[in-house]
Amino acid sequence: MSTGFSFSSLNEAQRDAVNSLDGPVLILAGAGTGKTRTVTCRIANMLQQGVQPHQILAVTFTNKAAAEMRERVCGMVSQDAGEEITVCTFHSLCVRILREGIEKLGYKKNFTIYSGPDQIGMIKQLIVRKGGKDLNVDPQMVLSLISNNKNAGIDADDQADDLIADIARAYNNELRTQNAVDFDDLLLLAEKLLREHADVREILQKKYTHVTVDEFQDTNGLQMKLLQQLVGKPYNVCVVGDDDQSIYGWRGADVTNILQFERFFPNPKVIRLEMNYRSSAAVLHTANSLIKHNYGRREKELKPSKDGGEKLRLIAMPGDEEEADFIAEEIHERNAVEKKPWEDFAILFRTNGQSRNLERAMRELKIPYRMVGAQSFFDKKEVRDTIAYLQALHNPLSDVPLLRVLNSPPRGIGQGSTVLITDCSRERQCSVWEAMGCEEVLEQLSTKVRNSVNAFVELMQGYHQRLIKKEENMGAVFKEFLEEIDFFEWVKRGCKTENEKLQRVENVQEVYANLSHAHRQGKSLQKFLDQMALQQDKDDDIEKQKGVCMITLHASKGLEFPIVYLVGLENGILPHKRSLEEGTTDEERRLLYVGITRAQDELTMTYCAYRTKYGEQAHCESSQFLKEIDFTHIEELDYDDIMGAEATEEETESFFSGLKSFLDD
DNA sequence: GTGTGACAATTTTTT
DNA sequence: ATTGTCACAC
Repeated sequence: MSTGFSFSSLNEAQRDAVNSLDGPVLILAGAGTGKTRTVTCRIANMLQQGVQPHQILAVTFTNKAAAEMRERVCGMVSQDAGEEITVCTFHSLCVRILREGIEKLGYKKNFTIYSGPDQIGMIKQLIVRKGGKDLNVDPQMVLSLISNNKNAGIDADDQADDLIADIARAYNNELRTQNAVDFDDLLLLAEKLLREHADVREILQKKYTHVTVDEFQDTNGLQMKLLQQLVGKPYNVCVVGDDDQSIYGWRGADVTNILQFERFFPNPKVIRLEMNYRSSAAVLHTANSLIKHNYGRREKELKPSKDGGEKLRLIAMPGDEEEADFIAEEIHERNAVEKKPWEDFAILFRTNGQSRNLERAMRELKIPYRMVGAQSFFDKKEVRDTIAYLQALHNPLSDVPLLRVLNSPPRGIGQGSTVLITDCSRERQCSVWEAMGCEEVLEQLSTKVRNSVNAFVELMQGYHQRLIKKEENMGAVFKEFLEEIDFFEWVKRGCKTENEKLQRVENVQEVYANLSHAHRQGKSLQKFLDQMALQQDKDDDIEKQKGVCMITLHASKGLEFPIVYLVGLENGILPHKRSLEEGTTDEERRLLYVGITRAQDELTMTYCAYRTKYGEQAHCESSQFLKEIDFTHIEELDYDDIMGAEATEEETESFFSGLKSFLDD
C-alpha cells in the first residue's frame, strides 16, 4: 500500500482502519487505544486517495471535540485542505442544512433556536396555563419527556391524552407559531427534510461521499436516522466508538446503535482497537475484569503496551472527611517529596456533591485545584439577557426572547399588561410582537402603558433595521442600543460588591466584543446567534487549567492522568441509588470502567463506612462492583492501619531524635 | 418591582 | 448542608 504517508507508527488494527475507506466501517476503539490519531490518519488517507476535502464530513458531539479534530487534521494535511473539510457537531450540521431548506417544511428561514433555559421558561408558562399554578409538575421532567419522545420518534399527537401530553403538544405548537425550534427539533427537522425531500437528500449524499461519526456510543435513535438519510450508497460511513464507555444513556444515547450497527448499514467491516497506550498492565487487568460482567457488549479486551506497573490500592476509610483529608495530605506530600506536579493528580467522583469535602481538604492544605461545573458563561443572567436582546432585535417574532427583555430594564410594561398582550396574541394566532403593533390590542391598555409599548416597538424597529443593513459595525450599534436603554445601570443594580458590578459589565462587553469580531469576519447576525446558541461553551477548559483535577466520572471521559483517586466506591453512590431503582447498573459499571481507565500509572480507590449526606451521617457499604473485580493487582488497605503505621513511624523517629539529642548533650 | 422567609429537593450534562 | 423556588409583603 503506497499511501505516501508514513503510517508506520500505527499498529496493525489502526492501519487496517486507516486503509478501510470503502463501505461501512465500525471502529471499536477502547479507552486509550489511539482513537483520535487513527481517525485523523484515516481522513488524511482519504485525501491521499483522491477524495476532495469538501466531500469529507466528520461529525462529533461537542464543539470542543470538533475543534480538536480539525486541529489534528490540519496538522496532518495541508492547512487549506483541512479548513475545507466539514468538521462539526450533529446540531451545527443540522442548522446548516435547515438554514438552506427549512422552508420546504413550512418554517421561515430565519427561525430562532431556543436553548435549555428558553424551553424551561416556555414549559413553566404552559403548565400554569394548562393546569393552574398549584399543579405539581416539574418543568424539567416535562422537558425531558418531550425531548425523549422527539428523539424516540414519537409524535406528540400520538401520545396518551393526559396533561403532560397536552403540554407537550402545546409546547410544540407554541414553537411552531413562533418560528422557533429547540435542539431536538434541529435533528428532527433535518431528518424529516432529508427523508421527505429526495432532491435535498441527493444533493447532500453526493456532496459528502465520506462520513465519519465520532463517539458513536453517544448517538441516539434520531441521530442514527439522520445518519441513514445523510449517507447514500456505497455507504462510505465510518463510526467510531466504544460501547463499554457508553455513559449517557440517561440523556437518550442508545447503545444499540453501536451494538447493532449492521442493522443500519449491512456488512460493515468491524475493526477493534485493543492495544492500549495509556495505562499500566495492572490498571488494564483490573478494568477488564470489571467490564466483562456486562452482558451483551461487543467483546474486547484492552491489551497493555507496557508491562507490570504499581499495584492499585483499595482503601477503606472511616468517613468522608477522612477520605478527603487522606487524599489531600498524600497529594501534598508526594508533591513536596517526589516533586510530582499538581497536574499529575486527579480525583474522580460520581456526584458533584462529593466535591465539597474534597475542596475543603484541598483548601486547608493550600493545594491548587481545578474543577468543572462552575457556572458557565452562558448561564449568567446578564449574558442571557444580552443575547435575548440580540435575538429579539434580529427576529422580534420569537416570543421567548422578546418577553424576556420586554420589561428588563423596567420600562413601564408590567406583568398585567404583558399577560394581556400575550393573551391577545394567542387569540389572534400571532406573535407578541405583532400584537403590540395592533390597534385593537393597544386600545385595551392604559394610555401610559400604550406609550411605553409604542416607544419599545419603535426602539426595537430602529435598531433592527440598522443591525440587518450591515452598513455599520453590529457590535458598535448594539453597544449604542444597550447604552440607550441604560442596560449597564440595570445590570449593575443588585450587585453587592464593586467587583461583581465590574464582572457583570465585562460579561456583557464580551458579548458585543464577540459581535464586533463576527462582524469583521463578515458574519451575519443570524450566523452569530446560531453560534451563540450552539456553543454553550464553558469558558474554562479543564485541560488548560493548572492544579489537581477534581472532576465527575462523566466529565472525565476522554481525559487521562498519571495518578488517579477514585472516591466513594459505595453502594448508593457508585452504583448510584437511582440506578439501582431503575435497573441501570450496567451503565454505572461502565462509569467505573471509564474511571479506572483514566489512570496511567497509579490508581487508588476508596470507600467510606460513614458519609455525611444531606446533613445526616449515613452508614455506607462498599460498592458491589468491588466483588466483581479481580484483586490480583490490588492491595487492600485500611485507613486506621495506614495512619497507625505512620504514627508508629513518627514515634520511632521522635524516639531516635530524642535519643540523639540526649546523646548529643 | 424588589426583598424576605419558609419550604422542598438533592446523578450524571451536551447541543 | 445547601441551594433554589415560590408566595407574600413592602
